[in-house]
Formats: sequence, C-alpha cells, structure tokens
Amino acid sequence: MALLTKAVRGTGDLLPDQSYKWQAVERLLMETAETYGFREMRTPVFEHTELFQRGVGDTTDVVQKEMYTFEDKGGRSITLRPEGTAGMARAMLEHGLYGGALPIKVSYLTSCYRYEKPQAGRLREFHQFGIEMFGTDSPAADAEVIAVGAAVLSRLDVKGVTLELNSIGCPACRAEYHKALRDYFAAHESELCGTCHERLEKNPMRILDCKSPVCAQVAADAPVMLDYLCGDCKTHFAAVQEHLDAADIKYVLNPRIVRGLDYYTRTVFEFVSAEVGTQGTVCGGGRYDGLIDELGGQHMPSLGFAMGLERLMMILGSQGIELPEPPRCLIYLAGMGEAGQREAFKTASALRTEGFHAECDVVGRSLKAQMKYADKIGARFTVVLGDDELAQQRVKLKNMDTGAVREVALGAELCAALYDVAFDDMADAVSELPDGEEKNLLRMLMKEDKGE
RNA sequence: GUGGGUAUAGCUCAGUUGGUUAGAGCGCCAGAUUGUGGCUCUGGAGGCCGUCGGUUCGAUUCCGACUAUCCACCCCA
Repeated sequence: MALLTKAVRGTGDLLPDQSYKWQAVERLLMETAETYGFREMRTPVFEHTELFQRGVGDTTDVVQKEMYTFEDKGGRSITLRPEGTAGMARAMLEHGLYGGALPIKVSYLTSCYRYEKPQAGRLREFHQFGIEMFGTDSPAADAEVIAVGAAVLSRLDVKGVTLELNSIGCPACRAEYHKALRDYFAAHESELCGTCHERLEKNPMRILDCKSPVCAQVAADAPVMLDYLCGDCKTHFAAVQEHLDAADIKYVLNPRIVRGLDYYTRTVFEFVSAEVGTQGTVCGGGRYDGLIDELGGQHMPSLGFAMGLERLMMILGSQGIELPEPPRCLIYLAGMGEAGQREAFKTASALRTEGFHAECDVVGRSLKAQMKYADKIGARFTVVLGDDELAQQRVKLKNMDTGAVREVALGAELCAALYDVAFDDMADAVSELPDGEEKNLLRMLMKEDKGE
C-alpha cells in the first residue's frame, strides 16, 4: 500500500522547518505588491474548462496536453487552474470591478496544476505569486508591473537574475512578422530539426527559442520582431524602455522571448536565473490586451506577471539567503509526579494565555527525558516542578543556553521574568537592524496601529 | 509525450564475484545509585534490499517489465 504513504507524482509537502521561510517570503511578496497598490484577490482552484480554452488558448501546449480536466457530478467540465490570470480576469468581469476606479490592480498567491513530467523547478502542483493590472494601455503600466517584479527580487536580495524584455507586437504587426518569419525558415526548412518542422506551421516564433545548435544558427539571422512592429507598438515599446531607464531598472532586450500562452501581446518579459536547473525563468509576464475581449468583456488592455515560488525558493536556497527559522520554545515546564505534572500543565496554560510559547510533557516521561526533550526542541528556559517547588511556590528558572539558574516565585514573578526576556529580544532585534531598516520597523508599527 | 541516471533502516550510504540470522553513521526510544539537557558509554526498536515476473537447487544480487525518483528535451512559472 505504498500509495497510502506516497504523495502523488509531481506534488510535494511543505514541512514545518520550511514553512516559516515560505511564510516570510510570501509576506514580503504581498507587502511589496501592496506598496504599489495591488490588493489580494482569491479565486477558486477550479474553473469551467472553457475559461482556460478561451483565455489561455486552444492551441497552446498548456491547454492541449497539460490540464487536469474532469467532469463533476453535475456533468460540467471542470479544470484545475493551470495558471492564475484567466481566473483573475473572470472574477474581475463577473463582479464588475471595471465599474470602479481604473486600473484594477490585484495580487495573488495560488497553487497551479499542470500535468507535466516533473524535473528541477517543475512540478505538477506548483505555486505562483502574481499581479494583474486591468484597464490601461499606457507604457507606464508596463513599467510599473515590471518594477514590482524587480522590487521583490531586490528586497529579497536575490543576485544574478536578469530582466529580459521583448515586444511581440499586436495581432496586426505580428501577422506580418509571422509571414516574414515563415518565409525565412521555409527557405531553410531542410536544416531545421524535427520539432521545428512542426513549429513552422503552428508557431514559427518558437523556432527562435529552439536549443538545437543547428536551428539556433539558422535562427540567428532570422527576421526580428522588433523590426516589424507597427508604429503604435513601436512607440509603446520605446516608452516602456524609457520608463524603465528612468526608474533605473536594468534589462536586456531579448528578441527570442516568446510566451507560450496565446493571450500575450506587445510587451513580454522574463526574470531569468541560472540557478533553477534549466528552468531558469523565475518570473514571466507581459501584456494581454485582447484577453478581456476574448472572455466577452469590453475592451480592456491589461497586463501582469507570475512568479514561480518553488523556483524562487530554490534560488534563495542556493544563494544562502537567510530566512526565518521556526520559533523556539521559550520555556519548558518539567513536571515530577502527578501533582508536579498537573502544575506544569496549569502553569504552561497560564503562560500561553500571556502569549508565551510554553510547553510541558504530554508523553509521561521521566524528568531526565523531559530535560532531553526540552533541549531537543530548543527550549530557551526550563523549570522543574516537583514536590519542593510546589511546597515553596518557588522555581529555578534555568537558561538552557548558558546554564545559568535564577530563582523566582511561581506566578507573577515567573511571568515578569519572561517579559524581561521578550523585551531584551526586541531590543536586540532593533539594535541588529541594518541601516535604514528602522524605517521598516516603524512602518510595521504604523500598520499595527491602524489595525487596532 | 521522448531520452539518460538511480531505487538497501526515518535520513546519508556500505555490502553480497548468487548461498543460512543484511550492515555503518546520524536520528529515535531507554538505561549508566533514587530531582535536571548538551559530551561519553551501554542496550533497544526499526528493512518483504521499490513492485511483479523470468533464469537458477537457491535472487536483495543476474535478466525483463512496471512504478517511483532525479536530470535533460518539450513546455512554462
């Protein structure tokens, strides 16, 4: 019955010692997006299959061979979302958000599902952070969305990620370009690899991306999309670059960036790292000016990006970027004998009500074994509760890091001692902040004030 | 969907040129004079040697298929 104890292929579990790192990263991502005005929106894991067929595109690999599609008991064709944008667009339309202030700026953290063969940086269930901006065709919007991507990577202190930028034009100029590209490759057809022969008909732009050395050589002299952009697309793309330059966001033009989702138009971009195996794209996105029309809405030029969290975590891991460890137990209360065990439980409960991380024995172990356990879970302080302590209502508070012991009375005095520790921790944390971080702390406190 | 590597304890891995009871380190549990963790010592639990089939007197070992896993193609985040 291996099935019982084995996660489904291409899926994984997030264990307690990792979850704190993910929480910290997710918080940073959402908070950064929030400073740019993007607010969280949540949509269902599954949607009508048709949404993805129309939105992502019938001819794409994602729709044709990678979707988890099934029929529900009501006879509906349902699909687990393979990406985040289509659902966000659907929800925006369904609830008429376009009736409010434009543009609409939303962010999300979601799981996505694609039936692919797993490899480094690619899973069947994976997680994305993303943002969408609906209802503007201004190049400033392109720059703002890209800036969010750049900002999170820089706030995470990620190194070695390059922003690659391209424009794939509007349907009109892209058609022209496709024709030129097809003509060019048709002339070199005999030299192309097998898969590229198929691409010639279906999507010639993909040939530009082929890893085969021969195709790459042929592609080197192929016509470039940027030369075929129509007037509007050309000025748009130039303006995007001006905005990025003004914000000092570094990028390289890569005419070979092609997105595999049909909805993309004009600006497309990727943040690429060399540390995710060959799946180097941590973040990819662009404009999708035709998507909302395609879903039956009024014309609403829009854009967004998605970031692969597993890939991002791989990069953070390989660069040794420090992320929070699980919190340590503050105090472990070891009880001896029935009365002592009861008192340990009672005291632990009281301390927990005060907000302290306190633990006591729930196994029935000897004192020695309880101390070992306290050490193993990294408890910072221990207290033994036996007959003597109960009689005198005083305990020895032991610092497990230094071995120092200090006697305090049970109750308020013990509690006060722990508050002292908490205050010292806070003071330490503040004094260790790098220059400039005090502002972040202040911002955090401001936020809590607002919440009160 | 295609190709290559791998599969022995919770983890990292030895090993058997095919032969009774399959090993180490780490981890886990317990003990080393009765009320105090880390270090040390002792003991213990824990493996259908991935699954199914074939060859053989005999397979964890050789062969095949399958499955899983890692990596690459494809595609994408």
